[in-house]
Amino acid sequence: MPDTHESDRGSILNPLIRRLETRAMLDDADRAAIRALPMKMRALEQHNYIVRERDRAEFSCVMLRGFSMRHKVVGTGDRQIVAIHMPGEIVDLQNSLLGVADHSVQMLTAGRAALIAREDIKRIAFDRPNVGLALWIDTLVDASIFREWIANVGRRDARTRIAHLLCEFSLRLKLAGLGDPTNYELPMTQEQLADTTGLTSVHVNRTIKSLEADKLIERIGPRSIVIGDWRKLAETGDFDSNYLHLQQSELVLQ
Amino acid sequence: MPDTHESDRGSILNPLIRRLETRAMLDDADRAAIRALPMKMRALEQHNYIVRERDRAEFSCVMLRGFSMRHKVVGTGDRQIVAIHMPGEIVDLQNSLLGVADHSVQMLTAGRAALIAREDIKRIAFDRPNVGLALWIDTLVDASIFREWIANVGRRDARTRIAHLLCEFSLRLKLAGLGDPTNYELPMTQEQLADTTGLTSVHVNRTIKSLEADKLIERIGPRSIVIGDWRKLAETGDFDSNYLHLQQSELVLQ
DNA sequence: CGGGAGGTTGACAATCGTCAATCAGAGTGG
DNA sequence: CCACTCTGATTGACGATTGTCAACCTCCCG
Repeated sequence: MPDTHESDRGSILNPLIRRLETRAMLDDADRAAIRALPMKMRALEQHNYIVRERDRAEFSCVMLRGFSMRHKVVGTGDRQIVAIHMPGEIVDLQNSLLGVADHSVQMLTAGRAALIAREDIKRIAFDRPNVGLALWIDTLVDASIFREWIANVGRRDARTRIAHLLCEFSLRLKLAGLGDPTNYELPMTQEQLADTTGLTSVHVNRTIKSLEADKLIERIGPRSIVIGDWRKLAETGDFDSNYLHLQQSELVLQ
Repeated sequence: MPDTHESDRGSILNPLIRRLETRAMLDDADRAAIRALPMKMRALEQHNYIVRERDRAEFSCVMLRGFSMRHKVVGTGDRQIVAIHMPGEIVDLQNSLLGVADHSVQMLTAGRAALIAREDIKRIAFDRPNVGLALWIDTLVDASIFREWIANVGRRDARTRIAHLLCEFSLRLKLAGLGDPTNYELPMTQEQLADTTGLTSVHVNRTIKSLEADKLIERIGPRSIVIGDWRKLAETGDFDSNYLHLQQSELVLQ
């Protein structure tokens, strides 16, 4: 189901470029090379799968609009969400470079993505070292978030876990240039939050209500989160943004 | 505390080469370039830190002998181990490329490592695309293991979690060419196992004894694990090696 | 022989899960 | 406009996996 709106093809990858520029210094030629990448546009419905576990993924995928998640299913049938992705992020570099997918990627909301063939990713990464370094660092930051999530799920109680996640979202949305970090739309059901934090939806519900009762957050619409007291929420969530690596020291390839 | 045994300098990185060759095809020039990397040898005592959280890491580190772990400390003071590393593995590419360490790396046993400067890693990665791809894929496999650990800690019960970890060790040791995968030395205390699985040492103790009572494993020496029934252990541990990406499909850079 | 680290065990506590009912809101067709 | 339906949120009662505390044991090593 390829999209028709390919008119502004040159600027369509701007969210990606914006993101990669936070990872490494790019020059005009780098940006041009990214814009020139062959790609297929794809419109995605809510719940659409981008890749399924055990698929052979041939494409990487840049989220242009909408949110997606990576998840795994364990033997009991329970699900664990291992990552959430926002516009501008590259989903599935992992699965595509690794050959066989070790997890599924599925849309949380409707959206739009650009598919880029694995070979083209490899080519640009090694033809243009700045881009390659940015991509590499991006995957390393992903990995850093995975590590934090292991600690979150392994060593924090429910309240702390959820507060931590809410803080992470807030910051990452800000980073992605998506709206007010203290008042955002969280495109997840409580069951999905449960699958993210290793809890049950019932317990997530109780915990969120307790955060709300303590005025750390407010909920207006169905899924909109207003952070009432960022400092207290961050403290409750044992949140320290270091692991997001918001500023690197040595971005330039020498 | 640099080591003195630098005589066989050419072959000392063989464990690394061996490992990278499972990630991407290397030619003679690639191997020679790896062997020619400037490095500092370092002897490490048990419990020595290689990097501490928040340090500015300037070096990556190839484990040549011994085991190490990555860990994080949460607000309550509890610790979460997020990875275990074996000889041949590259520790701390992450921290070194990312600038500021988001976690600590510490020796589980005494050992020996080669330190390679960040800039030299970057250089070889982009001068020799095969090596670069192998390094990149290696970090992606690390990330895949992180994802599995999130699922392990988030969605499996204690018995399954521990069985899973024991299976993972077994396979990774075999991969690294270290002894019999059904009869190996696990260089961790039960408290460290607890910090790995998000449990307490007391519960780890009980769970291990229960696995032993069911003849899934046997313990001979202080930390030697004998897998009595691999099939049953893997089943109990909900273990599927897919996430280790033992064979890639497209290893050659085109 | 003494000290220390790590392993083992029991009694009890608590965080979190299970089950199940009810409620709220959005979309749909008549 | 109003039943109807479906998904998701909310709540209560109860259960259980896992944690806490504390004692004791075992082995290694100086």
